[in-house]
Amino acid sequence: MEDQVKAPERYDVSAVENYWRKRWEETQIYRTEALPNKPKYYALEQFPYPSGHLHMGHVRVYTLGDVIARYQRMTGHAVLHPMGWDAFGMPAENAAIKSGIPPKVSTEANIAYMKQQMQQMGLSFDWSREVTTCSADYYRFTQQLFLLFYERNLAYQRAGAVNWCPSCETVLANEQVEDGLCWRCDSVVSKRDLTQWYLRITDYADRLLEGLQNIHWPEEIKAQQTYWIGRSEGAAVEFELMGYDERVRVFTTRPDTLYGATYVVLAPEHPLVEKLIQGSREEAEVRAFVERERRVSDIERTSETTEKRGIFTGAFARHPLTEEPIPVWVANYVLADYGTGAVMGVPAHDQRDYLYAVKYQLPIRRVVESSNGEPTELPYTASGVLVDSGPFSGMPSEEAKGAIAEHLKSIGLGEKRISYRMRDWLISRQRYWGAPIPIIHCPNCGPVPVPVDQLPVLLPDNVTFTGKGASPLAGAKDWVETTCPRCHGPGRRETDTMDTFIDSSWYYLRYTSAGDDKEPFDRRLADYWMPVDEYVGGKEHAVLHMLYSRFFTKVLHDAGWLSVDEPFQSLLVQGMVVYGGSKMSKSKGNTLSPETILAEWGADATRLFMLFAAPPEKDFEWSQQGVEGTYRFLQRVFRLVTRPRTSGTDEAALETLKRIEARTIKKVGEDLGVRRAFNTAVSALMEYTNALYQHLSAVPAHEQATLLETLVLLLAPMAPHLTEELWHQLSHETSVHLANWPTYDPAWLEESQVEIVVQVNGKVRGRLIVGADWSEEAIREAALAEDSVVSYLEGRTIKKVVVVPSRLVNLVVAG
RNA sequence: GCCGAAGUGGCGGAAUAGGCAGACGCGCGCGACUCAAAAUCGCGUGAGGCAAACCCUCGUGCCGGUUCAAGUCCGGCCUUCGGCACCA
Repeated sequence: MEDQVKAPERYDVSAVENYWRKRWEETQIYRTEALPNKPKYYALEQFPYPSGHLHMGHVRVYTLGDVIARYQRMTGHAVLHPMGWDAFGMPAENAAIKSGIPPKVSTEANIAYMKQQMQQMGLSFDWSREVTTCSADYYRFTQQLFLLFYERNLAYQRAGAVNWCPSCETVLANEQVEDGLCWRCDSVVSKRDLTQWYLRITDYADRLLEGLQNIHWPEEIKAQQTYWIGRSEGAAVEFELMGYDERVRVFTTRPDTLYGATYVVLAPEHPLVEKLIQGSREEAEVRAFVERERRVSDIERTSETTEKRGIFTGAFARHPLTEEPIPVWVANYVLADYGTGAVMGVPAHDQRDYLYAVKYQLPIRRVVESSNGEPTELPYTASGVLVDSGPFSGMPSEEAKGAIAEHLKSIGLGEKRISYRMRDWLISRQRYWGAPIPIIHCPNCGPVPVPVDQLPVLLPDNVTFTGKGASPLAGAKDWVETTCPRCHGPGRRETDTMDTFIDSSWYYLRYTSAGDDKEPFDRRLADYWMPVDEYVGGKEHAVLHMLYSRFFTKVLHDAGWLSVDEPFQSLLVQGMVVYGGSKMSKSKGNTLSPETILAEWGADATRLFMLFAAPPEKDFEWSQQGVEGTYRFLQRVFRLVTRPRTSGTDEAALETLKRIEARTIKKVGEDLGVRRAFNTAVSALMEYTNALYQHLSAVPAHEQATLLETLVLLLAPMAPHLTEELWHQLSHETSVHLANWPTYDPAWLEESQVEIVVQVNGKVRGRLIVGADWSEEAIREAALAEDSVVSYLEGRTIKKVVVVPSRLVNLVVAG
């Protein structure tokens, strides 16, 4: 091999890349020990769903993660850099409905193909830790974790209205409904009343919020999670229902406006509605209204532009402070599953209540004025000073919030209360291709968990995929019918499977202990490797996978399974790959296949271009001419290293090269290790290469070799194949990827002479070479004597001289 | 509407702690090599002004401010993209 490519004009990309890939596989150079005696680094990229082919977005994420992993390896870390497959999910099941090919078969074929594609990219994964979520030796532990949640009262069954996707024929979690549409297939989501399994993520709302403060994540993602959790502080207020032995509980963030409450509104689904209308004059009318509103889709229900509609129930509630009777209404603008499903109407100080009160001619009572006494229009939603509020009149809003809540508490009609937007996580799915929920329903004992030693609950093979109705598992009769583990009577297995987001909520832990057949992960190993130091992925999972994984980690921490309680210390959210100005899609016909591109340019040029063309977090536009540029650059590097050249003894040239070498080592190290600015790392290497082209033949041969080795080492994380080839051509026997990152003598960074700029009133008027050790005084003298500056000073007086050492002198003159 | 991010040459982008705006690359132009082309190598390339320059003016979405000095900081807008959207 080495002989074959001694010094041709261009190097044979595919021959070199194939050769080295094979060698790396044979020698397993990326294999990580279980507990190495070295500082650790865990580099992770989101594992893909095995759809069949990688797309350009995958190529980008894995390139970014691979560069980080390789850099950390060269700087002396034990690096965990694993890959796996998020292999349960609907596409495989849908394909089975169409083609009859079992999900397991198509998934395995897809994995094999995509794995081969990843290998073609030259990614430094430790494949011995490969994890596949649909294999029984993974999902048995997914089931075990479910049982842990169940044991800790964090998994429960509840009946209620749930999101239903008619096309996927399954329910969805709130996080999986986007804009009223199914996140996967964009169908309009409707409501169904079903008994389903939930995970109690709301118990962790505050912890999930607080945890964001100590992790290095983009603001954008933190903001999205914060918003999603939606913590709001306020008060619960109770209104006694006149003529009933019942109370309506409302939640408000503005207890200070309580004196302005002129009515109470219930959501159409509120359980009290039925009680209040039974036998009343309004019964038929209200019931018709409720029926109608319940049929309206969620998108329409919750749109701000939907007209507010409501109806009087005929009942009255007693105002807790004034004791006046106020009417109880039912209206479409109150959400059943937020707060208490009921609100107090304060038209003077709430936009929605105001519109509603005007429409239905309900009284509007102002109880807050601006603090500066200026007149304000209604509705006045800002804070201010209370008026007409009994003993609280004159009190500033902020103070009154607490005071009124406390007063309510003293009379037993309310208290301070915190409410969250986030709901519990609905995890049941009426689908086949997921981990079965390990529960047996027993007529005597109720739901009984399958004992851990009986896991896994294997997916049955004998099912038919019709895509209609309930879970396909329900049709596997001999699978469903089983024995209750508690009373040994007949029992029926739960036929729903778990949301596949559960599989991906703990896979990063499994990598630390892949192959362990006793437990999901070994605490010692997980504690050594966790947290993930850099997690690379797309922003589409900002509140799905990223929130669920944090929740899982916190629960496992609390259960004593794990020391960390945040999984991902730092998050790198990469932008999209676009082509022809927009996101690639089949319908637009602007798709690019990694197969074609890798074949045409090779892995190194493709990788390098992705790194060079844009910072990782920005969208990146694929460009044919652009990749040609990085391809040319790699050819240029190849020629530089392999071409025979003369040598010389030019001291000045050597100094120039040593200086730029030191600067480049520092720059590339910072860019790859700290700043994640791969684009500027590439440009620094281009500059270094340009300098070597200019001066290399003027320096001694042994210096040439060192300077070239530096180039090869610095480029190695980004272009692994070419650099491996060149490293061997530079007479090294071992892999460049196991070599040490180059160091530099800081003395080379110190210049003895520096050029500084002389400004007059902030405008550049001249340049000056000064010694690095010159005093400010000396620099000032030299600047004032500078020829190009003198003419600007004639007839003017110098008011001030600003000297910034080794940068500039600014002469401030007047006249 | 609320939250977040971003606006810099023909294009992708750089400027990391307020200090020479436009690094690096693409494209384009000119030249060398060549019978020729490709490849390669060299030079030039923000706009405008001038006979010309190494000179002058303008220039980082817009308006204003702070500062000796602003792409960068502050105030007010505009535009684009993303998230959330009757959450009481």
